[in-house]
Amino acid sequence: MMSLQAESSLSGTRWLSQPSFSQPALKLEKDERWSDFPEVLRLLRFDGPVRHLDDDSLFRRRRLKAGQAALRTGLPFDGLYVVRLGAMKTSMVDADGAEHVIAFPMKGDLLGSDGICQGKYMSEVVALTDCDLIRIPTELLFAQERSCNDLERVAYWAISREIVQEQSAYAMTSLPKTEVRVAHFLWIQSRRFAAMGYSPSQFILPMTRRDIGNYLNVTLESVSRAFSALRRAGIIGVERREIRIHSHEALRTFGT
Amino acid sequence: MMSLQAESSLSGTRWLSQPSFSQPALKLEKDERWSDFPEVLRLLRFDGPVRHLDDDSLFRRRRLKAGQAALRTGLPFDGLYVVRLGAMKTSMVDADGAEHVIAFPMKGDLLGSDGICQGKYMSEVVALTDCDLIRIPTELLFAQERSCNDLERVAYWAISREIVQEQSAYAMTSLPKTEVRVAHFLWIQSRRFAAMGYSPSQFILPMTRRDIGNYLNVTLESVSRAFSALRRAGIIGVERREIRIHSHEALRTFGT
DNA sequence: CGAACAGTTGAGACATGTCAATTAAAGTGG
DNA sequence: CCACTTTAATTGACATGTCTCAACTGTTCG
Repeated sequence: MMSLQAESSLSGTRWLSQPSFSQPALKLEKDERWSDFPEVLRLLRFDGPVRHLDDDSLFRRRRLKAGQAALRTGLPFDGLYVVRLGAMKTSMVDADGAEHVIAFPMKGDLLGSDGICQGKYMSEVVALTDCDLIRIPTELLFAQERSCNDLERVAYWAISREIVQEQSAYAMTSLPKTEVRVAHFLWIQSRRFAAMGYSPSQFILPMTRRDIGNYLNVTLESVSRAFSALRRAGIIGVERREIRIHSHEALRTFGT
Repeated sequence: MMSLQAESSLSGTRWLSQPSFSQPALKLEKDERWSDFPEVLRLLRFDGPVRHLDDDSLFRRRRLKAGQAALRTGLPFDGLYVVRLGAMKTSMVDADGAEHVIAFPMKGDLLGSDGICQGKYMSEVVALTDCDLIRIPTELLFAQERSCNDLERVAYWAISREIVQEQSAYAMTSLPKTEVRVAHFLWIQSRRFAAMGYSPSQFILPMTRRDIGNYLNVTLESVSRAFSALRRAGIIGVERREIRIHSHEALRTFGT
């Protein structure tokens, strides 16, 4: 099967052979834009105090097409990334070559925090839609100079949030039956869309049934059946990847 | 050496009530001691460079008896902790009051990194055996002064390692059948004991079947049956919580 | 000594995985 | 532009792994 990451099948160039960060094209010249510190804070939804905003450092953006890899296992750590736009999939590949989906990062999420401890990234991160990332380079993270102390605190904060999210997801995967897990998954997705400023009642899932099943540790058929069951129950509307939440309350309390 | 709490089952004293590392009680008075920076690095197995060791800051230790809580959900964040001795259980409690086991921290592991982002700890951490922790206080973590820049880098490193471990555990919980999951769990435990300097072939599990089942997302009966199946297969020896690994290779490759 | 807990084992019910067929959508190539 | 292929998704039938409920044992602790 084809692997780990679906590539945009139409592009002649392979994501594998092509460093995703370097764009071949012409007009992409203008796409190399920059983000400032306040934008990063806004994206992360950082709610703490910031001491001095006289910091005018800029962060380079990085654009990805759907199917391209943002980070790959083993690549040298070159900083953290904040998702500015788009949806992604984080996964690990075990010794048998089987993929295990860990998370679906979206706007405002942090990437790459697993790369600090060994100096290389430990997971695969692939774009499910076209994406826009903001790079926080290593040099700034570990800067000796006091120039951007705030950045360090924000980094701690963001990495800690990653841990909490992962723990919650891990806990969620526990006991309940498939339908409950899928209902909870949709509930979480809805809240995430809301937090990003989109509609919590109507959205398009960026990932396949297979990815969802892998993430929730059930088969894709079970996911499909769970969707159908929730639709028959009148709780949601499903048409391929388009989801409508008819009753947030029923979705939230499903199975309790 | 004698593992963490390992002692032969015939001894009259119980590992649970007796601090494995050793000694009975007289000198407990003197146990309010301190750890220095090098000891923290050694415990964490930090392999990176450290710039200046002129840092003579000391870290307070905290002793726990089996069953005591080290951290509790909602308590204000007051620093990170490094496990110096003993075994613990990290879990989250969901809205229904159900417990979800997230990890089993042991010597050299980091606690509390989920508390940074909201200023309060987000999980329950309880001692399974008598434990000894080293506290890295908030003040030092976020120190403005340059006094211990190294500490910040080590903290990043350790938190990142937490993320990797959690991701790996999460990925592990995927697809395989109960017996494969349990075999993998024992394999991981064995490697952890080895990394701590104890025997990888003979150790005593600090947690109950219920905790293991909760962690692996199966029932305690399934865990028990899997242990029995692995014993019948000649791969391990089981007697209550005492485990002997007869074939590391068979354990590692089980189910592939 | 008795109560509570940890662990093992068995039997039956049921949820999920597996295999297979079908449809719709999208990409591929002449 | 239209066949052709591939992929995503749905649904059904069947096999099977796991949960549930239950009995029983050994250990710990009051």
